[in-house]
Amino acid sequence: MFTVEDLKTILKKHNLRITDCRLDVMQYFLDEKSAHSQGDLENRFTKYDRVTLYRTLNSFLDSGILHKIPNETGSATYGLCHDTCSPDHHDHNHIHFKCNSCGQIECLDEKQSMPKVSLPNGYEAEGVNLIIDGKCANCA
Amino acid sequence: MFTVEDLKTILKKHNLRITDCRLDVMQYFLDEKSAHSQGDLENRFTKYDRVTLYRTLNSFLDSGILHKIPNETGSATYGLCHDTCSPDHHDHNHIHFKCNSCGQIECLDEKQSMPKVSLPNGYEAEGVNLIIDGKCANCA
DNA sequence: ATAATTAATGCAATTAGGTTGCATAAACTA
DNA sequence: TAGTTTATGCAACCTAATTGCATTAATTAT
Repeated sequence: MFTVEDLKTILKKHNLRITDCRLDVMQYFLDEKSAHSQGDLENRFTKYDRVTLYRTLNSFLDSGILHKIPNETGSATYGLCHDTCSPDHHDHNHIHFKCNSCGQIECLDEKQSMPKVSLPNGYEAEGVNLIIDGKCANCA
Repeated sequence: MFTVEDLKTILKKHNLRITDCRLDVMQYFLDEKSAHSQGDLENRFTKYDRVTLYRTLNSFLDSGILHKIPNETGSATYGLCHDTCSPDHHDHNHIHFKCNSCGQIECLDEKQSMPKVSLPNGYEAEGVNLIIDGKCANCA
């Protein structure tokens, strides 16, 4: 898994100051494979203020550690993707799975080929998000 | 385009009572090709209470006239898909395009083949959403 | 190691979206 | 047209998102 030193290295690489909140939140995303919402963090880390968690998420978003996962529920969900923590490159193509029973959202392997879709004339694609919903292995 | 009689027929087909709000909202979705949020409706139809608009959207959702479009912003967006108003069948696979400049979200032709993605063992897919972001013809 | 600098945190407060209950009004049915 | 059923508007509440500001903590320079 990851040591505290690993986490610090990741933060430094992204020019983020090392704080307790950031270390805890990063560990949480690394340990749990699923995506998390602001509310999840608030429940998990009652010792931090909502606003602090909100800004922690934003700082991770801005520096490319996390990305937002589109969903239908009306509250943003954040995920850490597989390649995110090592290189400086941030992939804009993602494949996510959302379980309709337990609600868990997780990132699937990004190495799967992303489909080509033909766009109307004059349109330019920048990123692609594929969201599959259904039953995860626990709920099927 | 659509006459008021057409709109009434659609509502009847879905066992919805014919009301001013429903007619106006349905017309709005039919006239504008893009997807709309609750906020869009509130701006467009100040004569209706926001709860009424909220419930109008829900009744359209329940009856399969509209579907929610997943997005990253944390507020739900609704779209009317091409086949929705005629048959009773509601398609769970959608392809949407979101313009990163003007923010407009629209439904692309659903007849495009939806890609096959291999899921981990034990997972079962029920629906697929593909969201492409980039520049629309107006903004490119 | 300490002081100076810069950024993060916590709190208060605001805005917006989502949601429910209830009384009233409108739409359908007999 | 009366009776029944459903939609609407209003009040109210909850959660998420967001900003300003004073305080505290982390980094940098001495």
